[in-house]
Amino acid sequence: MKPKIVVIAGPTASGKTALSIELAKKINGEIISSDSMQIYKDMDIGTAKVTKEEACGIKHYLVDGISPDVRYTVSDFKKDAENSIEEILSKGKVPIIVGGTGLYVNSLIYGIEYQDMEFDEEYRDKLMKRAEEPEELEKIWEEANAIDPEAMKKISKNDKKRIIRVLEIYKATGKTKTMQEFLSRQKDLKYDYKMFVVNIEREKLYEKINHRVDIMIEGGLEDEVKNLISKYPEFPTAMQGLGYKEVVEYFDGILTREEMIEKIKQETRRYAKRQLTWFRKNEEAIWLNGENGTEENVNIILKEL
RNA sequence: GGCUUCAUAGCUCAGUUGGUAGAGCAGAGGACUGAAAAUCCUCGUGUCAGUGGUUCGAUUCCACUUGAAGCCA
Repeated sequence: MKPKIVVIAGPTASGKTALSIELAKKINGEIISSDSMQIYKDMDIGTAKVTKEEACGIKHYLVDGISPDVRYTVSDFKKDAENSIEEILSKGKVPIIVGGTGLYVNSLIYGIEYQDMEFDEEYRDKLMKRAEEPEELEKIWEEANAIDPEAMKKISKNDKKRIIRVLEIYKATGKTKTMQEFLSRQKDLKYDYKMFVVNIEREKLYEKINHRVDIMIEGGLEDEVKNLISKYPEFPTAMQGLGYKEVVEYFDGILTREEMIEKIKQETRRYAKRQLTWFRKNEEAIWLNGENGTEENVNIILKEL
């Protein structure tokens, strides 16, 4: 029998945190975050990280451990998450994966195996610079298409990041992306994942998001960003975080404060929509109404386990 | 009270020399295998304010009504 693992996904502000903590108390569980931004240190307010009080003593993994000037990726997450799973299981407890990053969640539940691969920053920078020119971007697409036409069928001619990735994989490994993806799905799943998605009626979700952004601003998001900028020299990915880049634009005078707040709200709403697209695709997922009482949802989960 | 201008998609506005209309934003749906809170793709029918009139035909012209803005009292 494979060990049972609970996964709780859902858009931001749907109530994942509270639910997961209540569940952890009930089933002797510990929580592994599958959130690409909460993993970074010194980014608490903008990522709505669990506070000590909220956590109620439930141990959280993959929250806070990484410095924002580090390039953390899905493959790092996959490795770290599985180590955490083993650690929790070895204590006789139940791992609960909680977070809204679809790519991260899928790397676990579909058991994607990432092979060792060097990251070539120079090569990426070079390609990125070229890609800024429309004609060059087209050439880059053609280069990628010559290597891996199968993969390029699904990649838009404007999708710089994905076009470049095809070339990066080939340069680093000598294999095509299509080949890599085939190899990544060779092994059987080690665990029995039970996936739950928390959601709320769209209009109400958006209200909650707007309200949450107001609270972040009141809670000192601007100071948090100021501190981050002064503390770290660079942010390979951390500054992509919602709320962070907008505050920087405000500091740079590109946005007024009012515009900055509105933009964070709007981008967060759009993000929530994209998250839902991701989770809807999972046919085994069991959907929970975030407006139910926490206890009610915990009971639904318990029945399914 | 008088005069002028305006009234078109949730919002801001184009437009139709009379043949029932289209952009941006908002919004919706989707894709996603090492940047993923990133990146990318697709989607525009609305009593053209209301009521009459002219006309084969009116959102377009005319009259009145209503509402908004401005000017004069």
